[in-house]
Amino acid sequence: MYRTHNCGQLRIEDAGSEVTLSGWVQIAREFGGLTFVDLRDRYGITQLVFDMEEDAELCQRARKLGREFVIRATGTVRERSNKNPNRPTGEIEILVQRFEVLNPSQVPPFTIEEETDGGDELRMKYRYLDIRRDTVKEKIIFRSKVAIETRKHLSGEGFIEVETPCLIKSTPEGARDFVVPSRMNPGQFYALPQSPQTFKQILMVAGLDKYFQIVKCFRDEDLRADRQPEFTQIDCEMAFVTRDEVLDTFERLTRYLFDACIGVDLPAFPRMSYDDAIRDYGSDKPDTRFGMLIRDLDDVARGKGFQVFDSAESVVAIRVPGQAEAYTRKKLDALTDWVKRPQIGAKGLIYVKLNADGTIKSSVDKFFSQDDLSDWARVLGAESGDLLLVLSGDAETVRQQMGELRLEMGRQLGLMSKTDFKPLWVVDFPLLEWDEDSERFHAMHHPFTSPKREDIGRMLDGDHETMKSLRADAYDLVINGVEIGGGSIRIHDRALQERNFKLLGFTPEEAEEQFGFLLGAFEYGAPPHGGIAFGFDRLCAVMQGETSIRDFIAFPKNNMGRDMMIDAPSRIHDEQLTELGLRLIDQ
RNA sequence: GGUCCGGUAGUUCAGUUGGUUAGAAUGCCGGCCUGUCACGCCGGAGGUCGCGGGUUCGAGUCCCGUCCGGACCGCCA
Repeated sequence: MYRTHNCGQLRIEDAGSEVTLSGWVQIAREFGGLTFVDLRDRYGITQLVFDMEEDAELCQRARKLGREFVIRATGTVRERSNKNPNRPTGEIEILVQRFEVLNPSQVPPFTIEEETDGGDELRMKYRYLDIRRDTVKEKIIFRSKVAIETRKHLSGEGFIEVETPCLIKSTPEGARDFVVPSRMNPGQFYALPQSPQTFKQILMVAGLDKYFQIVKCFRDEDLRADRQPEFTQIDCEMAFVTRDEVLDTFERLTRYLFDACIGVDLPAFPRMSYDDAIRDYGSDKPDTRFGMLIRDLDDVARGKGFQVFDSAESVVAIRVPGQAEAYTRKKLDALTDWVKRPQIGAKGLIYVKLNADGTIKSSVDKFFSQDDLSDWARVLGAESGDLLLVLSGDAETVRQQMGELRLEMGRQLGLMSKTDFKPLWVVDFPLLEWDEDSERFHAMHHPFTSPKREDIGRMLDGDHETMKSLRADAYDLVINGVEIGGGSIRIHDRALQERNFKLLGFTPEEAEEQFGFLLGAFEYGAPPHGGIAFGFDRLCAVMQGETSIRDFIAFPKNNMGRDMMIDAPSRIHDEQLTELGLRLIDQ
């Protein structure tokens, strides 16, 4: 038997009993006549003690143990004379009678402790050592809990988990596909799914009514800290539902998960239109943990002879409450540099300080009177002591820039607490998005998204402004400025789907070739349906207040999409290429 | 496709206007220590300064190229 107990289990009540533990040597501490070994497994750490006076040979052998050796030890549980209050097992220790090394270990390349000294590269290469660390291990375990609770809740609501295929058809819409050559069909390729979108719609046509799946999805796009080429979604679809029923269902799921997994009772999920989100937050994924809403100064700031504003399409501002004094010239200069960075790209930053003594000091005093500036303050609802930050430029761009600045101010002022969760639904997204490069419209969500009922009649107008004004029955769940998931009510009518494809620039032939199976299915009694997909890795990260999803994935890939442990991707043998009918160019 | 940051001991990093033998911490090895739990004390080993080229009397330091890692923009229906 390898063990009678695990390393996190024994307590003072077990004193006197003989036990066997197996695990990894965290560290050995040596004294003249005593040796302590911290034995670690998934469940905790238990101290082993070897006493020279009890058994000199055994104690000498214990001194040869290195870090990460795997051992089995048998001994008696006893109360410690010096207790360690920092560990659940800290009141006891095992006086070892015999032990054996089950497997020795090389000296690990980095410290396997909560605060590791290992850099990301090493941690990924030796991920099996990294996962031994509590912080990483706990995230992997947390992920498992979220997955299990998701299944529990959705199955309790009558959802059926269905697996959809990984080898599917490539479509040029949307993200790049990972493709897989088919040996039996030379010159032809499967694609890995970016999402099971069409399959789950087909399942609704098939009458399964409520579907879900915790499923891997693949996108061959450049990566970020919160973006991996393969990632996991909680993918759902429901038949005979309105938008509000979908939102209610997944609000319940989200509430349940936060309660069951981290014991947080979420506040109500307000609903905000896409237009309002852009107007107030300069983003379609607003962080609503704090205010500082974006306001227009067009009416009060333009036409006063200040060239920068007068030539700009839009002047916007935020009010930073009570910070007039704290933001010194030096800090404002730093903020100006911040907005001028290429990632933000603003030309400059204008500030207005509403001093406590009632005077107003701004960086544009030469161009605006105190009365002018008072008007700005009035528009923003500002009081004395407040700081106003103003940007100008192209209407769309300047709102985004102000949105970024707003977030930066939130960070600087510590308004984004990790334990504060502010969820909301962003609704009424535009149906279409103009793409400058290809000079055509793209589906903002995806081509199967239904326009809002009242907009269907306007779908064939064809003029640019009308197209831009079409609204979709699409929605995103946003928590703390992170897009947790999104979905829509789908089109279930062949004619409407064909019309939508046409708006998106598909020829009827292209539509038939790529999505003929779906159009066909719509002709056999497709029910009205809609659904949603949550980014599972991201949801786990947000629940734990983390921004990087990498540690919530057991074996993540790096910036270049490489798995640094197994060193993939890699070349394949010429025979494999030949068998697949492939030849490489210039490799 | 682009911008920025980094690469020096096993590891995390420091290294001044270019100047003698490249340092610290930690880890590792050896010694001492009977109550440690970030043990302590003493001693020791450990370096292709990512790689290639250039400038210079002299390069870890400056320049060019390249590889690798990280962050971001584009991209992510």
